[in-house]
Amino acid sequence: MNELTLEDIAKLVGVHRSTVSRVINGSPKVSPEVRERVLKAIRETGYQPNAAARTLASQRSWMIGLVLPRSVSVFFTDPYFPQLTQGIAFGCNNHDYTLCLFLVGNKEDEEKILPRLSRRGMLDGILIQSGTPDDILIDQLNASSIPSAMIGRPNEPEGLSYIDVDNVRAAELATDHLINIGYHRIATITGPKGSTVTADRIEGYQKALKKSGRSIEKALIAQGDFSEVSGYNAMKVLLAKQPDAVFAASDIMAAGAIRAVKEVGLKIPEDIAFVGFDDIPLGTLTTVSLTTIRQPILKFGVRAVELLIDLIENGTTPPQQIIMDAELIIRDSCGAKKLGMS
Amino acid sequence: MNELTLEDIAKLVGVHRSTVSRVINGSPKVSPEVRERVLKAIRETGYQPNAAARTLASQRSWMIGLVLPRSVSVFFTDPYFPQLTQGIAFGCNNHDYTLCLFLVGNKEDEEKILPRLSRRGMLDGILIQSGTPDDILIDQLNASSIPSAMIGRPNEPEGLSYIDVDNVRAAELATDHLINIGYHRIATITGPKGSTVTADRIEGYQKALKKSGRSIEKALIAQGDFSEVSGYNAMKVLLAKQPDAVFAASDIMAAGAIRAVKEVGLKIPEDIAFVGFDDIPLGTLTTVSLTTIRQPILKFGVRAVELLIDLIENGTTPPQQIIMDAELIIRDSCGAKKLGMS
DNA sequence: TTGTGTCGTGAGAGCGCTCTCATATCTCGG
DNA sequence: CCGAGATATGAGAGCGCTCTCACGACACAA
Repeated sequence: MNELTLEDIAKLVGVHRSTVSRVINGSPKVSPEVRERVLKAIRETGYQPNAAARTLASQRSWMIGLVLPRSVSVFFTDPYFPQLTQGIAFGCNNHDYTLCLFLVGNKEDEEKILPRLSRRGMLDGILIQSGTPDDILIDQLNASSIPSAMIGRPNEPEGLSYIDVDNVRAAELATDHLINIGYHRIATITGPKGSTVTADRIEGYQKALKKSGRSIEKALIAQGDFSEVSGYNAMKVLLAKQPDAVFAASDIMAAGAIRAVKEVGLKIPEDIAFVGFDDIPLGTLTTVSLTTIRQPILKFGVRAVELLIDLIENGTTPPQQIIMDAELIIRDSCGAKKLGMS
Repeated sequence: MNELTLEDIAKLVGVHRSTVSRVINGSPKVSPEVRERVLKAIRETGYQPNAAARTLASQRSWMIGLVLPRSVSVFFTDPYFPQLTQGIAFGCNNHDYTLCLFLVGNKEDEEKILPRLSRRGMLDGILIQSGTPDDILIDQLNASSIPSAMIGRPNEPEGLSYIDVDNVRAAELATDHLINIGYHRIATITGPKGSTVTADRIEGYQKALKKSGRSIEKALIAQGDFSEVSGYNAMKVLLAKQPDAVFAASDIMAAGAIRAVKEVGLKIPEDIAFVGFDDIPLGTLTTVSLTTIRQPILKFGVRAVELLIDLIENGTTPPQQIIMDAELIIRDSCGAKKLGMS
């Protein structure tokens, strides 16, 4: 339908290719009269510059990649990643970049994806989810020359640019809250071992306990993997230790844990109080509304894109780190409201 | 790190650029001896062909776009779309295509996205979610010359290629099941008005009722919008009409409806039986395991990619339609097991 | 020997842009 | 009226590939 080139438009208007190019790229060195004529021709013909030719000549593709490693694909049912992806997509929309999505499904994909990522001239930069135990891709990526930023603090953050939520502070916030309300046996359900998120949230939890002069009871720390079932199972174990409050490292796990609590006939928050993490809409699926730590996931994605674009345009040295704050949202599951303490 | 060109490799090996190109593209017209030498040089240097140059010269980018219209973004918390996206991503991995994701966030995006999509030389083909009421983008896209396939039957499917699940048949299956077990007042909670999915599932529901000689009671059809809350609200309305079974057009809505049923102290399936739709993992979030229609969402995504690739490689005429089957998964919420009828 | 065919390789013209540099035109102070 | 400086436009060399065509080398039948 539309196989016009710059040259065609130029001929149509009676100017040189270069001039049309200037108009398209918003160069100021074009007289208003000529600019108008060119724009008119472009409008009337519906001309669209060829992306590949542009990329080849300018060495800029205006595309960025988002890589979600294999460990993530499993969690794709957790609303966190879809929402993050959405935030990143919106960030791209804002800045007129195109988003390429790379989901690693299996071992085989993992090997094939790196060459795809580093095809020169294809991506201006790469965003990659990190902080998970299998950070092989990340090392390889950083060895390449393409600008890249990590989402979530990597295991070895030296010299890398990344964006993250202050998980230590956030977990501390949640635990502080439970302490302040007056709970004594505060348990926690953690994420999978080895990830920085998990480590940070445990650190915040312990920091709050210590701050209030309490000892850490290992038996009150149960491991999950961010899935609903893992929360359910972790809670089963915790119930034997009789906690009066639980800080779950994700809302989904909190939902599972709450299911386990209800099954044995206990009430929330009367018998066991809950604070979750994420503030995902699913909160309504649990019969009691969940007190939680709200992560600005969407904004997080948008900022990640901005970080990457900054890296692309201004170079990657020195590396940049962005740490965003999370916020405590008090609802019913922690019991604060009933105590008149909200 | 790696700014080599074809020419460099050619010089290194002592052959012409063309020969190296042939090796890379797997042409048979290269002697085994030369091929080996070229491959060796490529291996040793870590050479990667420049994607933009390739695209420009060959008019093929090996990239496809996935467009999720605005109405979808709202639903992105529903696991359906993330899973679909995942399926499509895997399909791309399988065939060495790169996936570009276009999420429409607002009215403004909607206008900016079409030019981005139709940038020539950028995408080999486009997959777009359709069947929603605001199919403006779809019309515009089909007016362009770029190969495209719809996901979900469009409102006006003439001349278009699309892939869909047989929603009529699937809803009929669900309703038949409830009828066979012996329920009499079978209600349904539908998706949003105007979408083809909604229309099809209602049609299947009614078809099953008619087939068994029953009349359609309008009051037993309540509208939702695929969200949990809408299921909850719809059920509130339906409760007054005293149904003994409900077919919900999505699992998420079923979850909401179940919440409403429990709130008034009724039991599932004893007082009200349920069949959902989708078979998403969240089924475990409802306390009773949900009988549902399983959609092969992941496979659906993979097939969609294959359809599009076929279109790209073999032309778009005649348009192709793929209709996939769904399957009834019997669990506890329909009561069949208790009746020994599974 | 000559002609016909096959096979591997080289040559070179694009693909449709961007960007630097040269050139033409205009402005204005002295 | 001239020349310096600013400004608008044209010219043309790439960007790094693909692909068609031409050509030399060799095999084999007549």
